[in-house]
Amino acid sequence: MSDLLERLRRRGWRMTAQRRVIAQILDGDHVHLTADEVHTRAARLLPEISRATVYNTLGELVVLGEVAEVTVDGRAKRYDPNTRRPHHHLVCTRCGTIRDVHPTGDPLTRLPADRRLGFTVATADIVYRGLCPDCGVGSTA
Amino acid sequence: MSDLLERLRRRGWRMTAQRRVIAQILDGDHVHLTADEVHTRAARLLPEISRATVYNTLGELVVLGEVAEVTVDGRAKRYDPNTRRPHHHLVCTRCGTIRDVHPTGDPLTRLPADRRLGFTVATADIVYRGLCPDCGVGSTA
DNA sequence: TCTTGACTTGGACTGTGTCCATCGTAGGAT
DNA sequence: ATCCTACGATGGACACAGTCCAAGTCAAGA
Repeated sequence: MSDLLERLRRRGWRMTAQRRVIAQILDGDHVHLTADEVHTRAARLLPEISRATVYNTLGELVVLGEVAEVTVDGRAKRYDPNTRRPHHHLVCTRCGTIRDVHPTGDPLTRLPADRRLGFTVATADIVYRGLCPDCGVGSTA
Repeated sequence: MSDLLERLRRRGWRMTAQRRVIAQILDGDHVHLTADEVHTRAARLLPEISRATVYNTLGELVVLGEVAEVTVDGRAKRYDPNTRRPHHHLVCTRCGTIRDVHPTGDPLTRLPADRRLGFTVATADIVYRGLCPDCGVGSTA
């Protein structure tokens, strides 16, 4: 993800200050931000940036495949810049922390053709839920 | 799910007309309804039923484990009365149809302890995405 | 039948996201 | 270096999903 700006420029993106800021934020290791969190961080660097621009830009990045939308609950969508290698998500049911995980094997092999109900299946997203180390057994926090 | 009313009564639920109607709707084979769809159907039988009651009742049914919340996109949560046997979901990326599927094996075994990042993992939800038979290759619908 | 606390109601409110008319500007053309 | 213009940004209204609350209603036990 580290040459995101360069890749976007090659795709013909007009390089505005707003897009640069948003790309920088996603390029950091701040993963799984909501659109609102991206907006808050962006506004620290560019105070007048609008929510609409953040939504537009995130939407475009998703279409380009540069970031992935993650929906782990009914709340705000989260934006995951780690599209380099496939992964799934581990969510703490207590504090909401989200981490990337890499299960063994390919989940699609677990769904043979005769169980696909005639669908042409393209992807599988897995959300594992449980307690993170901080919230686990014995925690009173 | 067919003795839902009976099970609820045994759990000490006060049996109101509203709760009866909602339980009946979920008891049918109308799976994966949104809260709003439940409200619409309920209002056909009980015109004055309020949205708040539908939300309250669905929430209670989720806590009791009688229905499961399913979030496949960022839109409205869906309520799945099939909690009898574990299953996952297959979503058509074109028309939005949702079907229950039963992959082979247990997805938790694909995440060995050394990949759990210290989490105590309890559940795994898989969302498979693709095209349903009606929307598949060759379809112009 | 009476009583009471659990349940329901409707409306206000919040959070998340979209839309749109208008304004501004990046970047190619000159 | 300057001009043009189409693409992008803005902000405010709007839509949708869900929550909250004070007041009224009623199921079910006494």
